[in-house]
Amino acid sequence: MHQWGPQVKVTREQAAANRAAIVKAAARLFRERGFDGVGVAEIMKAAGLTHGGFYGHFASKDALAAEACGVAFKDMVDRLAGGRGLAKGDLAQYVDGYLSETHRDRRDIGCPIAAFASDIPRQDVGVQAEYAQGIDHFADTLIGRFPSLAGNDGDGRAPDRGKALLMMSALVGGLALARAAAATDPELSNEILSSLKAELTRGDTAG
Amino acid sequence: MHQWGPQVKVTREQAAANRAAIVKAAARLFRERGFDGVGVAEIMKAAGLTHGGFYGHFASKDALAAEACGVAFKDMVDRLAGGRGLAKGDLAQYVDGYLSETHRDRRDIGCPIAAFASDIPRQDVGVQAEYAQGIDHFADTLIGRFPSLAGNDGDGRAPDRGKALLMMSALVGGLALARAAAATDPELSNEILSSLKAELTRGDTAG
DNA sequence: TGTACATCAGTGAACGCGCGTTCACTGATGTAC
DNA sequence: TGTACATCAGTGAACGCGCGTTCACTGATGTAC
Repeated sequence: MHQWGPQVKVTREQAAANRAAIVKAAARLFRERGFDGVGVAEIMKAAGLTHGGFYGHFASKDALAAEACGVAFKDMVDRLAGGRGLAKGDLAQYVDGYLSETHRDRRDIGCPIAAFASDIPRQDVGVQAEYAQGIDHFADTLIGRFPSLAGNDGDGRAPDRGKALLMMSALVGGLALARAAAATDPELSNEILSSLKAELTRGDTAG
Repeated sequence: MHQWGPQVKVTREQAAANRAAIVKAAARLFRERGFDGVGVAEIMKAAGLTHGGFYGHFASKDALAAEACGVAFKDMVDRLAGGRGLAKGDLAQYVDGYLSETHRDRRDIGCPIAAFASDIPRQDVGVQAEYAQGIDHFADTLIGRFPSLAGNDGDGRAPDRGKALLMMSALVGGLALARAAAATDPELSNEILSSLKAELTRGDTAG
C-alpha cells in the first residue's frame, strides 16, 4: 500500500464501508459533544477521510445526524434485546448498569436518549422523527425484556405502557442529571445514581 | 422622549435595569433555543439594545449563560416555594402542572432543568456549577413543599432524598421526552405525559 | 484474458455566512467647584 | 443653584475564526468490446 499520490478512488465495497464508518464516527462524536459541537470535517477525519467527500454520501449534516441517531438507537436496543451478560428479566441488573458511573462517564458509547434529550426539539425534523421512533421502540423493548413493566392489557384497551414509560423517564432523567452534575458536584452526581438505583429496584431484585 | 440622535448614555439606574433585561431575555431565549442556538446580538436586541454594549455588562457569553441559568432556576423555585395557586402539599397538582401540555409547549418560560439537561455537560463550567446547585436546591424545595417526598431521617444518617430525586428525574425525563416527541409523534408525546401523571400521582391524590 | 474508456469516490482549495469579541467614538450623566 | 469637565453606558463598524457547503480536479475502478 505504499502509494505516493493520494488515493482518490476506492472500490464500491470500500466506499460503502467508508459511509458506514462516517455514520459510526458521527454516532459516537454527536453523543459525546452534541450535534452542534462537532463539525463535518472532524467526523470525516475520525472516519479516516477528508471533508470534501462528505456530500457524496449525505445530502447534508442534518441527514447524517438523523442516520447517526438511528444507529445509536439500534446499538442500544440490540444490546438490550440481545441481553449481553444480562439475566433475562433481571430489571434490577439493567437499572444498575444504566445508572452506573461508567455509563455516566462514557456518553460517546451510551444511551442516545439521555445524550440528546433536550437537544431534540431544536434539531432537524429528520432527527426528531428518528428519536421519537427510537424511544417508542425502546419502551416496547423494555416491556418485552422485563415482564414486570407490562401494564394491564386484559380489557381490550391499548396496552398500558405506563410503568415502562415511567422507568424510561426516570432512567433518562436520572442519567442526564448525574452527567450534568458530574463535573462540579460529583457527590451530588453519585447521590443521584445511588438513590435512583435504590428507588427503582425496590421489590424488583428477584430475577 | 423624541430624540433624533442615538441615546448613548443612560442613568445608572437605567443601566442596571438594562443589565437585568439582558439576563431576563437570555433566560427566556436560551431555554427556548439552547445556549448555542441564540447569539449575543439577538439577546441584546430582545433587551432593546445593540450588541456592542454587551461586554460592558458581562465578561463573556458564557458568563451571561451562567447568570441566565441561575435566574431561570430562581424563577422556578420561587414559583414552587411561593406556591402560586398550588395547594400546599398537593403533589398531584404539581405533577399535573409540570407534565401539562402547556409546560411542554412553552420551553421558554418553563423548567430550566428539562430545557438544558443534556446540554450541560458540554457547557462552560460556570453554567455547570449553576445548574448543579439549581437541581440540588430544587430537590430540597420539593421535599420542603411535599412532605410525602421526605425520606427516613430518624437514625442520624444524612436525610434520604431518594424519593425526591426519583420524582425530579421522572418529571424532568418525562417532560424532555414529551418535548422531543411533540413535533413528529404528538400521540406518543401525549401518552408520555398522561402515563407519567397517572403513575406519579398514584396514591398521592389526597391533599 | 486484454485493452480503451467512462465513471465516480475522494481530495483540498475556496465560498459565504454568522458568530463572539473588540474598539474608536458619542454625548448625557454625574461630580467637583 | 449654576458651570465645566470627566466618566462611562451604549453605538455600530470591524475583526478573525470556524462552520456547512461547493467545486474543479484526480486517477483507480469497473465496464464495454
